Amino acid sequence: MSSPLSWGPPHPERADAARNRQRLLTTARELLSEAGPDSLTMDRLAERSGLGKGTVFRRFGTRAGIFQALLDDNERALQHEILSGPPPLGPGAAPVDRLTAYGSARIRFLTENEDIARAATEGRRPGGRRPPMSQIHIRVLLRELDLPGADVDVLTGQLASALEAPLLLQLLDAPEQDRSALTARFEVGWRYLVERVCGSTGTTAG
Amino acid sequence: MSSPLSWGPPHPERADAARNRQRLLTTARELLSEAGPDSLTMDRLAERSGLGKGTVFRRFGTRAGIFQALLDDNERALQHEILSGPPPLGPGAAPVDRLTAYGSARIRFLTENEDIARAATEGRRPGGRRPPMSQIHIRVLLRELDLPGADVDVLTGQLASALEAPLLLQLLDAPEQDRSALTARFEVGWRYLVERVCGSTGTTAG
DNA sequence: CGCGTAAGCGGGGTAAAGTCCGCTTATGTC
DNA sequence: GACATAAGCGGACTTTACCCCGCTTACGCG
Repeated sequence: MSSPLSWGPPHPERADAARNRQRLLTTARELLSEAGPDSLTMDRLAERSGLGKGTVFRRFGTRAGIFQALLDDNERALQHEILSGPPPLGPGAAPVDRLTAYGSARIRFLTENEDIARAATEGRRPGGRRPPMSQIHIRVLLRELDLPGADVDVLTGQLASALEAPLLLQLLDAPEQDRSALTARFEVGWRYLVERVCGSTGTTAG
Repeated sequence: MSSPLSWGPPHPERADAARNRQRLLTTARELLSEAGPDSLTMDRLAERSGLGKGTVFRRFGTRAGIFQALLDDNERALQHEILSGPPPLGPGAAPVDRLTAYGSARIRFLTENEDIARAATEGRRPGGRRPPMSQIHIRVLLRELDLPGADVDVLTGQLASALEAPLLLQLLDAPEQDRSALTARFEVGWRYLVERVCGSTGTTAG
């Protein structure tokens, strides 16, 4: 049983729809490699694919959606390695090792697809994104902690990203839960993370 | 001197510019509370502030920039508490405690400003955001690890957010560094995080 | 094989974002 | 207080995302 799990669209598309999606993705990649992300407009993509604008929007919903779709599509190979490739990325290794392996793989994947990832994430660059308050504050505190072997700058980013809006909003989107309970969970989760990372790990073993 | 540190714009604005920024923020809040985020268009904001559209864009660069600015402005109070409020949020407590306190404060801040945060982050909702591959995979592995006292769902989100595009892209934006070194750092950082969290913490103490 | 129907398609229309560049005005200097 | 100059301003203009809704077509069923 390779059990492909449920990582496919739960609702299979009609044959022509699938064909058009493929055509659109291909054209998108062409435009991208020919003239960069800015040249990839919905109109142009539609026309050059020989399809209607409506179709493009039906498929991807949003301009960012196209880049997201491209990214997802490129991610398929990685997905396959995880499901049925060799360890430690694939099954068979210890969970911790699979976790670190997955992280490395994903980081490499993102750097290889930097331009697409960038286009999928940021709309336009609103100018100088100075590091926000969170990062400055967290960095200072981490430095005071003086964690041996830690890359403070990287760790700062990692912790800060756990306090960014998208994560919390995603949790809040969970249906039929009451807010206060969710935020409480989130706060406890944060405390857990901090304690683990900045860890009084040795104290218990004494 | 409460030493305001360097958390202000490093380049002071002209008096009229400052006044206009304030006017714009106020109007933005009015529009927001009167008719919701969707009603806040650049044109409307400009007109209702009695200013030109160019001014709005000069100030905020982008529609999302307005919401970001609103958020930043609302965050000022929190900022002040951190710099000179009572512990554990303010100075005087142990760094770890300040970290957890900061996290809690920020989480509460975000929930209180949910609508603005949402508008600042997501452009439009591209439809059903099913949880991406990262989360599914990480969640499975975390469950296998069976960490005592951990909220797996929350922890999943936290770890996944450390592998999301924005964080890596931000690091890659650092000037005059070579890519491979940065990604290597990032990979090491990830390994560090995973080991800390999923911790073979007791093993060293044995 | 023909029919019903729901999914998919098309492309014109609208409103909003973001750009440009000449004009205005704050601010520092003599 | 007049001047020089650089920052700020305005609003017409262009481009583009995104919506709408009648038409077309794939595909399951009898």
